[in-house]
Amino acid sequence: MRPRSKTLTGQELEIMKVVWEREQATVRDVYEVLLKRRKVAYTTVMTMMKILEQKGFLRKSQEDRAYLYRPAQPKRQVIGVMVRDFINRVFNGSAEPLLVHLVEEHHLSPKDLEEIARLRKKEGRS
Amino acid sequence: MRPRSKTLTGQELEIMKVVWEREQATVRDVYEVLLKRRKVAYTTVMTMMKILEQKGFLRKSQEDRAYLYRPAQPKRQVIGVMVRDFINRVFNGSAEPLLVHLVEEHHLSPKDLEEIARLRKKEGRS
DNA sequence: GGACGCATACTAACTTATTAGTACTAACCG
DNA sequence: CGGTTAGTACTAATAAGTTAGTATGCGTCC
Repeated sequence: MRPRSKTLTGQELEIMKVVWEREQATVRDVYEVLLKRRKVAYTTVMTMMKILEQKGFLRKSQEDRAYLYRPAQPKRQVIGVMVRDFINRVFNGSAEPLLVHLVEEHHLSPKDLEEIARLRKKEGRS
Repeated sequence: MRPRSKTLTGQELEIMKVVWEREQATVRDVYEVLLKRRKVAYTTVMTMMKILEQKGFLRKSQEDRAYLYRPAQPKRQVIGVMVRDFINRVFNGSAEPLLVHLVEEHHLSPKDLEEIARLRKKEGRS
């Protein structure tokens, strides 16, 4: 089997979000959540989750009749990599321009920045 | 022809970066820049730039023998959309968590935040 | 025990993205 | 002029991502 890309693609991320939220989930669990948003086949979800396991984002265990999937990596870490990749790809690796964008496009106000800066500083700089 | 996705894919972004930097460029210009980084065929670049034109990211004019391509949209705007899309996809639309990530993963320090907040406030909130 | 429901494995169609080959044309050069 | 060069259009192969069908097996329920 060809080695897979090791990064989360769009649909895969949707599935991971569901699993992260519940800590653990069967294919059926995820399937039912996704169904509420759009038409999708059960086997499609199964295939994707199998791929996610191959990529190392999910681990499965035979709990009952069906496999029980759990996140293999914490959400924080995976999202962190995605953020870093995005910054590399779009901003050539430096985060400041992203920040400037956020503020200028009014996603965030300077007040938000101060707020977060304050919180971060207070709770102890690692 | 089927309407295209209207968003920038990975390789397309690389090309757009080159064109934005130079304001305008021929296929050859871009080709030569990309060649320095990796093996790629001239016609590949040409195909991609044609697609970028169809997607509305480039405009071409017959300047000389070769087409001269220019950005059809300002970089700021295109990147802005990419940032928004990313936030929607990964953070369900809210920017704060992204910010928290940036700080926690040490891409940015609280000092950076203050710095930018200060600059932004000073130069007049639009 | 046999039909039914639910799960998996295997396979594959289809779409989008990426890369590049081939044929043809016009300009350029000696 | 006739070959070479640089460009484009058209076509297509390959790769990656997405979606789902079919076969099959195992409990469960009458």
